Amino acid sequence: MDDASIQHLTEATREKLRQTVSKIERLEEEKKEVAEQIKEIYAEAKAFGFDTKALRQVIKLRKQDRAEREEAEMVLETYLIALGEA
Amino acid sequence: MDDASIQHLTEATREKLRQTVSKIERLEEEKKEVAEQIKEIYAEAKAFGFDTKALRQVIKLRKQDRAEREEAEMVLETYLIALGEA
Amino acid sequence: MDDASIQHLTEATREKLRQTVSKIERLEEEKKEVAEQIKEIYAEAKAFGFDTKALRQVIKLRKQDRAEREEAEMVLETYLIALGEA
Amino acid sequence: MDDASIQHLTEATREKLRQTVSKIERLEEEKKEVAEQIKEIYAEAKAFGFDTKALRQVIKLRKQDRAEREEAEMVLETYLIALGEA
DNA sequence: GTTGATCTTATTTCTC
DNA sequence: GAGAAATAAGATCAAC
Repeated sequence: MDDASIQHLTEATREKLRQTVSKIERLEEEKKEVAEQIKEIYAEAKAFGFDTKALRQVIKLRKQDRAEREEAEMVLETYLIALGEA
Repeated sequence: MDDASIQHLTEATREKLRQTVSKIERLEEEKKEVAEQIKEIYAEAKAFGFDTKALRQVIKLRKQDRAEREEAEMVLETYLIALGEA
Repeated sequence: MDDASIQHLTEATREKLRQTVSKIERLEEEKKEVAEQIKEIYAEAKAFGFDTKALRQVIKLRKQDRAEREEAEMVLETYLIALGEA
Repeated sequence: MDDASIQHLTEATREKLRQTVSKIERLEEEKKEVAEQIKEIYAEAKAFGFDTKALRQVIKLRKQDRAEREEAEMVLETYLIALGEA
């Protein structure tokens, strides 16, 4: 807050601030819930007899595959732009 | 996990595995989206003129407060139960 | 420092602390120098006419390749262990 | 950067590119090693009983001090030069 | 001069 | 619970 400490804010700004804090807190709550759901899936998988460590590695590897494909596309695009082809 | 590695699994187990991987990946995608929404809120707040560093501190402090209150409530409840009051 | 504030340290411990700080600072200095050398290489490459962005992407992609190969090996090993083969 | 993308480059340029990539990768490897050495020092310090969080703060503060001293010296020098004293 | 990218630090999460 | 790894946050720096 640049040039004003909190007591100098207008009511409208304070209201905006309240809403912002509220939105962030709600989204963080959502994020936490999703993280818990992921943990549950792993727990179920383990209970079913899957090797959680291996499962996590598979997920990670597939993620890397996706990342690498995307990266390769970006490199290609960069070169095409550099060559005046795009 | 290529076919060679899982050829000893039953088809039912393979299907279960596919579903598990799929569920986790979907949830991780969701988590990522929520994280992006949070970043957007911070970006908007910044554009509006809020000091995001201070904002983050506020969020953090409120989170600690909640944690402390919950902790206090748990202690209280434990005591009440121990006293046969709950 | 667990159970003691700084004034309660023995001289031997203080000396150990001095040496630790010194070692870390020396290594951080080294790290900084290497980082500067990397920047110089990029600057030279740019002066030579290379597209730095593309160059960085290439480096990143090659790094991902290496990471993915290592990860794939780890997955394989995990499965072999799980199968009692290693 | 596959062959198709760089087929318009001269062999000399390709060679230069290879050397550049190689130099950067070697330096990044060096940087990584130094970073690992730093982690080792912190690990040793922790094993010895030091509070690594406090230790990190000390390092940070000393770094700031050095930066401030250098800044002060630069200002001094600037003034001396402006006054024709240096 | 402000966003965008990169690099580093800090916190959290997972594994043993 | 300690160590390692992933994620998030902050700082820094270049580019437009």
